[in-house]
Amino acid sequence: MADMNDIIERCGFLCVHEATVERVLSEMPADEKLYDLAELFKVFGDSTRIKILYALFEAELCVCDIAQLLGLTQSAVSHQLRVLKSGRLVKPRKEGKTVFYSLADDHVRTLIAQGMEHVEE
Amino acid sequence: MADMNDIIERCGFLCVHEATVERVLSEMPADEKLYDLAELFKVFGDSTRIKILYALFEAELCVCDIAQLLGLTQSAVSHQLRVLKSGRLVKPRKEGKTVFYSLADDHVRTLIAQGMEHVEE
DNA sequence: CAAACATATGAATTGTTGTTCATATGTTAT
DNA sequence: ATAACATATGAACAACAATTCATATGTTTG
Repeated sequence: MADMNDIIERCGFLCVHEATVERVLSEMPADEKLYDLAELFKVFGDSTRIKILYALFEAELCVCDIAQLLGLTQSAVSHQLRVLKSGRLVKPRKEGKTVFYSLADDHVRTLIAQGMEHVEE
Repeated sequence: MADMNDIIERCGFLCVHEATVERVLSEMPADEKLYDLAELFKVFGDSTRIKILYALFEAELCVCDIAQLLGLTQSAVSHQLRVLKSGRLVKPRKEGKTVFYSLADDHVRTLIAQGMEHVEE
């Protein structure tokens, strides 16, 4: 063990451009922020949830509305709304037994619009 | 079978706000577009890939650079670069045996910046 | 051409995620 | 209070995705 040098460690990284790597590393945001950012995009990264968000572009909708609109189970929709809610992308408004959902803020609109631009080009 | 009416079908969707649903449905983009959009966000929705993209904010980097920067295997990085490349988020530039990657266009920057805003508020 | 190197790829494995089914919670009306 | 209804939740299952390991491809150097 003591005799091992670090050739084995370096091996496979011989081509590294050290100066650049150092600089980039110093500019990187905290790991936690990057993790949160990935989590945010993950929420957008499902076609069911995108459909729900797009539907909410147009109007405030209750769970049943969304379920029928997309041809999904009430349960499936409810589960996905929970994900969207915990990502702060939608917000609920309770009225009697029904719960109406709407977009939480304008970031959602902007982000989706921006994404659509990339997809459409 | 012939005797069955559609009460069972309707059951569970009694609360639907039909007019709204109709309108929203007519405004929805094609399913395929929504699917593509979800696919795009899915690519952003992984912390390893977000880290790679953020690193490329600062500089053009080769596979080894990225691997060392993030403490990952060369193989893992290469696999993820393939995903990023097929989502048209990064582009390769070959120089001898090494391949340098950079951001494909400015949408990437904009989208990530927008996402970061949402996360940071 | 052979060896060293940078990157890419395929298969296997493990962890994650979306949907379904059954059921629970909470609200309105009779 | 009981029944009907809207939504939420938990467990189970199936599909998917990220990493690792082994190896292949393609490029440069001796």
